[in-house]
Amino acid sequence: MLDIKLIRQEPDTVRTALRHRGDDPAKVDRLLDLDTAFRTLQARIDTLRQERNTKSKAIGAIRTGKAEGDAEALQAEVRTLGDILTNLEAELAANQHARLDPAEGLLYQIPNLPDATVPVGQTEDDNVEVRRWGTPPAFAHAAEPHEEIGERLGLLATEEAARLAGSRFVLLKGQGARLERALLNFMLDLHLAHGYTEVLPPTLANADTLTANGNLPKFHDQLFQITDWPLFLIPTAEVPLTNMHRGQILDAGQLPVHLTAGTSCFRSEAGAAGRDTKGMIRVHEFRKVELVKLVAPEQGLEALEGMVADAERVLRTLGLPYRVVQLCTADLGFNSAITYDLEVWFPSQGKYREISSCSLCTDFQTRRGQTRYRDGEAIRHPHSLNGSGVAVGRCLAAILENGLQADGTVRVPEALVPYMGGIPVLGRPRAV
RNA sequence: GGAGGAGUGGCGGAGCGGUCGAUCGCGCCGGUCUUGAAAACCGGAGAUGGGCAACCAUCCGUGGGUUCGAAUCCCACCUCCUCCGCCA
Repeated sequence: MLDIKLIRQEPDTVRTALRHRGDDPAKVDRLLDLDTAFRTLQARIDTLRQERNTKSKAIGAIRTGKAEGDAEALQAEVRTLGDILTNLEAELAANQHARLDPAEGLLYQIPNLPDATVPVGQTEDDNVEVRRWGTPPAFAHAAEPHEEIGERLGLLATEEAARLAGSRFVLLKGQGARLERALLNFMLDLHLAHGYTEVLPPTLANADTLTANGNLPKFHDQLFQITDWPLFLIPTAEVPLTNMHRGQILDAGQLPVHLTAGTSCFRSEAGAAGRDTKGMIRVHEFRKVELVKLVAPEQGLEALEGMVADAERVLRTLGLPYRVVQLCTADLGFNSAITYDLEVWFPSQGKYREISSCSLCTDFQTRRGQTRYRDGEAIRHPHSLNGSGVAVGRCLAAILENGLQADGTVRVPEALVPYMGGIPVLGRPRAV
């Protein structure tokens, strides 16, 4: 959430940001009205409470013989004050709810301010390509969708997955299963070598955790919930990682925090019916290696560049062609101030598809989660960043498609060969 | 699942219902002393909200309740620990 003080001081900045995102700038004014009412009410309540406290203490002093006076009369006065306070406090609670309730509070409905450098746009078509790396393979043979390659080589068993769990699930077997495991280990090892600390968090999280991250209550329908338990399957390891220091005040020396985790991610994909119905692109459960940073605010932009580079390194080391896209204001996520997507080349689709999304969330998430650090005398909110480094399933799919050879086998990227027990090629050459 | 115990400031640990936001110790910060450091001594220091400020309010696991007044009493819940049982 945004700092209410910022909204008071620079309402126009916030209105403009909302407009650029295609959101309603009038939210600012409704919030400011509530805020003014809150401050008036709070001041009245504070004054009355002060009076009550003073008089109660006077009663105490009289009762213990330290002062003279009419305790009975004071008692009656305080009781009256108490009644007035009860009413005002109910009014205050209603105001608090309207402003600060995670589900309905107006403050929680205002998205993060886009960074000044973010291109203003109306739709995702206004996203800006930043750079390309590698060249899409020029096949003499036809491109083949990864799910067909996978089935053909016995790496992937869609029908079995459907029998076990339903549609939008993946079952990998043989070298396919091993390739997924190899990728996960390869990615984690790569990030460890560049200063990240590995974490293996629970893949279930409670409502508080998901609320702090902004997944609840707004995106409840995107989550799988455990029946009869107040727990949800995490949609990304970003959830547990950004919550690790929730409610804490860190020492400045503890920053920057660089975390990585390879976990399963679970998404209901509600509303995605009919899209990417085949293969491993859009499924209910997939592995992803996540990167999360907490840094001093001054380091935010630099840390984002570093994180994008860390994600790019995965694709470069695997030799997969990709491009980097900066999201425009309209496409930016609720929490994010700047986002770069990495899109990898899929030969069968003839286009780049998202495989990573790296965002600088400034102090938006850390304020919501009450994650702070001590900077000399001051207590500040660090900036949080999250990014995929990268989605394992989509990466596996990209390797199958981009590594497809004329004989129908798939070339294993050199960097993965050691993780595959020395196997350089998947599948047997098909008879010519 | 059964039986007990505990949740207080960075940590440890006090707190007859009435100046308790909270004694004290450790740790931390500043100062005196010292060439410098240590020791010793003196002083400072929680968080949140409102206010230009002085200051005021709120916070002792969470939520209710009793009371003129609750860290202290009552109820519910949560978490952690110990023992027993079960178990990858």
